[in-house]
Formats: sequence, structure tokens, C-alpha cells
Amino acid sequence: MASSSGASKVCFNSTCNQALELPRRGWLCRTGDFADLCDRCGSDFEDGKFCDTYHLNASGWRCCESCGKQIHCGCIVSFHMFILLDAGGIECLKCAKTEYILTPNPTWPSASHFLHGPAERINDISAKSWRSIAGSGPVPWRQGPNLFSAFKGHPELQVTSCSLGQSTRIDPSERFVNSWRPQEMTGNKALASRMHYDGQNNLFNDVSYQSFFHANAIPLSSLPATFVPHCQKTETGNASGIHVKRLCIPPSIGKQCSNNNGPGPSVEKQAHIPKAQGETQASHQLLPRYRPQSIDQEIQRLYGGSNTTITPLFEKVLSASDAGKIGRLVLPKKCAETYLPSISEPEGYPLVIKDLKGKDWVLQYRFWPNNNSRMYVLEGVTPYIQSMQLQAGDTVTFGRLEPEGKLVMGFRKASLAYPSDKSHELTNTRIFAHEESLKDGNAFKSRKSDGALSEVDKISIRAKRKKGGNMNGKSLKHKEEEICQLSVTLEQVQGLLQPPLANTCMVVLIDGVEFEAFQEAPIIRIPKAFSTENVGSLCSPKVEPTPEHQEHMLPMIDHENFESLKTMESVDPLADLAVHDGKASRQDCHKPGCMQLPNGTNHKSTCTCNVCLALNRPTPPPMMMHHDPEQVGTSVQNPSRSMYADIICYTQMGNSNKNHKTGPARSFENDPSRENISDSTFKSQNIDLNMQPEREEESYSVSDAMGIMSLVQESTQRYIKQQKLSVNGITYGAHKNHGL
DNA sequence: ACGTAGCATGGGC
DNA sequence: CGCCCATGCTACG
Repeated sequence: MASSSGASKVCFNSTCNQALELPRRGWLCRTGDFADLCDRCGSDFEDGKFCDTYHLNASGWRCCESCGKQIHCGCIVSFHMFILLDAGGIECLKCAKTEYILTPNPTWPSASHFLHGPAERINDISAKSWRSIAGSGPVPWRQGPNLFSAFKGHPELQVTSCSLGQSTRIDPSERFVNSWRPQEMTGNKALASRMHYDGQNNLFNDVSYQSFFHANAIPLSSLPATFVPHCQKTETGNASGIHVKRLCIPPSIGKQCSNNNGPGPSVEKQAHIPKAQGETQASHQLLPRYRPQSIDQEIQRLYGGSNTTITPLFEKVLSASDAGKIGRLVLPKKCAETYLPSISEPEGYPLVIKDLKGKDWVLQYRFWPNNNSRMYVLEGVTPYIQSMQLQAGDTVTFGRLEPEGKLVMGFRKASLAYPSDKSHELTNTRIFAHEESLKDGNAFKSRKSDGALSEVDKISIRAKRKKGGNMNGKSLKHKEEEICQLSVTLEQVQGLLQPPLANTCMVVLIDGVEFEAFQEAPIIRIPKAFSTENVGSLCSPKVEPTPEHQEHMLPMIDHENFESLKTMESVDPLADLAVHDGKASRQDCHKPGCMQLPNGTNHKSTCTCNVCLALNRPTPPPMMMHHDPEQVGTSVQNPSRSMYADIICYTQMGNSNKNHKTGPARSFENDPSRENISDSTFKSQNIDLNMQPEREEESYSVSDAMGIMSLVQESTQRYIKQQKLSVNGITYGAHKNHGL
């Protein structure tokens, strides 16, 4: 262990051991502490002569491949002074800097960040094999092999994070991570690992390295050049054939990127992620509908305050198939080939992707041969889709978390979007609160934010056509208007609802959970936080919403740009179209013959699902969770069919999870909120509908889910009180039976 | 009978 | 016209 500062310490140099009065900071130890050195040793270290002076007789010296300078590679002291070349050998930092424009090694990770145990056998990999992993060609960048979770063959190493290659930046403040090399392809799986020395002749494998990255938030830009996108390969020949020596990037790209990674990025920076030139180019090569639009805003908000930024990569509007229970998300080929690792085998590899909450999801990234081409799919997305309550028409966004470089997956509800994002063709399905309409208590007015049919609409119409349906004589324009919707999360809705005035309540017990069913639709409160009137207060220091608050605010609604709030009966028109037509997939039905829509409606009279059985009626009334009588005044209700569907889902978990097949996707989240839920105001909960009783550590039980909802509701009320919002707020009457 | 995996098909761009 | 991709189809467990 490195010594901590203190007069009683002695010099960390074992050959010196001089008592320290004013210790000088030496190298960074694995503990994260710096070695305390005496003045002389400290000077030697700072001069880069420490190993030359004290370790001359030690083993582990190697020569820089470029300049021939000898470096004590087997020593932690010199750890930051060299890089491991992909082709073998080392290069001193000076040469590396010249060629890579790289910076020294990062902070040494704490020993606790390493996985202990036998290091995996290191195998060399041919340049060909490696290139098959790293990919080649004019792609923005390629992910490093550690993107691939190695857990399949190494269950003990399952907790991995994926790191993505990214543009190297020219930023002297960044540090360089030692080089790495891919591991041998084992079977069909690329168990590629970066290896690095710990300075003590130990090699750490990929997983350790990922922990290393994760723990230290090392800019991925500091990755060896083989990770670097927009790379221009420099190949050097040798006796065994061509191998990749290194990849270089145009400095201009690095410069651009460097703007994006300064310490403590400003809010502006977070909100406007500058892209590397090549990425921008690649992005423009994508079809418009796949171009990333707003993941930055969304995630920046969630990751705000940290040094983390997001580089949007691509996005996709979920089709009915994508959002169905098959659990396969078809990836646009171009996007997959551009932004995801190249795969040579159809079975592909598991990818670890973080969601917006930092939860890791392992999805199988693979392809199907198709007409001499490929169809790229992400398998096992159902838990994620369900957890995020995504439906057809919603948009899944992919981005890269920087500086960690992890692949992140966000989403955007089709019904809610950023007003600032008007340029995107999806915007015409977006909802903006129309303050005046709310104030007046008028029914919501639908107003398209732009003229063109949205991609969602197009897809929905396409889906409808494909299914042989018609538009029921409605014009597209009419359909557009129908598509206007308000879809909010369960928690959000919970916080906005009050019992209906005619409070005829029937308490229904479903799977041990009490629900209140009302004959009349509940009343929706409009928190002032969503009106322009309160915009200032929302953003004012006085009532600055915490990130947790913001998480559960109606997402995507930019309070600076409220224009209108559109609503229609249909909660998810695309899902309606896609599933309502009945043929989307039989797997979309939770029970045979029961066409449960994502919005919870349309159960057949013969439906035998729990909810229908419990209520003994084909169309259940609006329900709300049963609350403590003391909370009636601030109770929340379920106003929407969407929420009702949620409850159905939650309710059914108790039965369904028993037989639920474990999908490829798994969450590795150790959700601290499980312990601190009572303390976490507005702590967002990803309720994994794929939960299984035998995997309690990874998922919530039904009661947990309900408890969470209650807690969220309480938190909502607390938040509203904090915001000095009227509990009654502005209400508006619901029409029909669905509350909206 | 049902769920799933993989391939085939065909509409749309 | 060729490719992409949504989803239909079917063999299989």
C-alpha cells in the first residue's frame, strides 16, 4: 500500500526508506494513493529516472519500438511511460504521443477495482482475427473488443461494462491507458480482452480493465489507437505478414473531440454534444430517421453534473415487431455496421449496453443472412422494452457515454418530445403543453407542430397497410390528428391524478394488490411546474429540481418552449394500429385470445387475464391504486389506459414470471434504490417485467413494484408540495371513460 | 398447443 | 432496380 502523507512515513522507495518530512508525490499506486517519496527519489521520479536509478538490475526492461529507449515495463513506476503496441512490443510515451497524440496513463485504479483471481490465459491473435473484430473501412469508429461481454465463457466475469472506441482527442490533460490486445477468438465468440500490466508483471484482463475504466472514468479518448474511430490504418509488414501497427486519426477530429471532454463540462456542452467530424459525416450518411436527435438532451439531463457526455450515434423508431414480445430489435444495417462491432458469425456477440439509469443490459447482437445481405438484430430486448414501457412508435436511441465510452441506450416516447427538436420529422406527434388551454380548462386542442407525416405515422400506416387493413376511410390528415397523444409514465401519471368527483370507488384485489376502480374517469391535475408560469421557479435556485426530480418530470417537455398540449384518446396509436389489427404477432398477446393492447384496452369479453377475471367485465374501468385513506386528499389515480395497462402488466407479473423464460437480456444493476427507496424522492425505478422470483437480486417482486409506485406517488406529492403547487391545481374534465 | 429461432417474402425507399 | 427491413411463415423443441 502506498503510504499516506505523514511525517512518520518513510520514503516509498524500498531501497531508500528515508524518513519523510515533506513527502513528494510519486507514482499512483493501485490503491489510488500516491507513493510518498523523499525529496531525492521524488526528483528522480519526476525526472523520469526512477527506474533507471533504482531498478536497473530488475527484470522487465524493454525497448521502445520506435526510439529504442529502454523502459522498465514491469514496474508500476513506469507504467505511465509507455504503451503496449498492438503488434507487440512497447513504445515510449514520447513516441506514442508523437504518433498517437496520446497522453500518459490514467490514475491507477484502486485494487478493489480489479477482479481477483487467475488471470486469463493470454493468447495472441492474428491481425486478421483482430481486424475482424475491430473492423476496417470508412466507419466512424469501431468498438474495442471489450464491447463484447466475455461472460458467456466466464460466468464469474459477468459484470462487465462495454467500452466503445471513440475518437482520440488531443487533450494533454487526458491520460493514456496502456495498450491492449485482443484475445483469441474462442469458438464463435470474440473473447477479446485488453491486457495491461500492473507494473508488477501481472496482466489484467478485459474485465479488470473495464472496471478500471469504469472506476476511474478514464476518457476513452485515451484508448490505444486501435480503438480509435475515423482511423487510418498504418500497417507495417513483418515476417508473419501484415499486422496493424496502429491507427491514426486526423488531428482535426481529435481537436473537435477534445472540445467535448474537458473536465467538468458546462451545461451547454452537455446539451450540445459536438461530434467528431467523422461521426458527423457518418451520421449524415444515415437515413434521416436513424440520425440521433435528442438523446443528448435526455441523457445529459440524467447524467448532468458529472463529466459525462453523450455522443448520439443513431436511433430507431420501434416497429411493432421491435416492440413485440419476440424481443428482437431490428437494427438498421447501416447503423449496425457503422456503430456496432463487426460480427462475422450470425450468432454475433453479447453487447453490454447501459440504459439511462446506468443499468447494464446484455443484448445479443447478431445478424441473419438475408438475400445475400444481413439483417442485424438485437435480441433479448423485451425486458428493456417492458421496463421502459416502450411501445411501437417510440424511439430507441443509441449513444456513446463519454468519457467512459460505453454504449448507452435511451428512448424517447413517441408522444413526448422536445419542442426544441422541431426539425425532426417525428415532432408532429409530439405534445406540448398549451398553457392557455389548461388555464381555461378547455379541452385539449390538438395542434401539429409541423406539417409532415411523422415517421411514426408512416410506420403505423405502413403497418396497417401491410396487415391488409384500411384507414377506415379516414384521411391521413385525420389520422395524424388521431395520432396526437399523451403518453406518460406510470409514475408521472400517478402524480397528476385525483379521484373523480363522483368518487364511486370499487376496491379490487388483484394478485394481492388493491386497486381502486372508478366508474368515472379520474381528474388530472396539471402541475404548475409544467406551465410557463412556473418555469422560472422551476429553474430557480430556490426550488431547483434535483436530477431525481427531473427524472420524473414529464420527460421531453421543455418548459421553455411549451406551446401546446395535444391529446387524443389513443394513447399509443401506432401500437393500436400495429396490434389492434390483430396480426402483429401472436406473441404480443399475453393470453390466447386476449388482445391486450399496450394501452390496456380491447380485452375481449372472453379474456381470462387476471384483470378481466377480477373485474369480470370486458372493459375495465379506470383504476387507481388503493391508497391509504390519509392520503386521499393527495391520492393519485390511474387516469389513462396506458397506466391501466401498466397495472395489468404489474398485476400479471405475479403469475407470468413463474413461467417466464429467461431471455438473453439481463440486468446487472445493483439497484441501490431497493435499499433506499424510501429516501429516494423521485428515484426512478426500472421495474423489470422480466423479473423472476428466483432472481430477486435482479428484479422487483410485485409487491416491490407496487410499493415503488406508492412511494413514487408519495414522492410526487412531496415534490408538488415543495414546488408549492396547488394540490388541486388546474383540472380538466376527462371525457369518455379513459380520463384523457 | 405453444413459444421460439431462423429464414423467406415482399413492400417501400 | 437493388437493397433494406418489417414481418410473415414454419420447423422445431
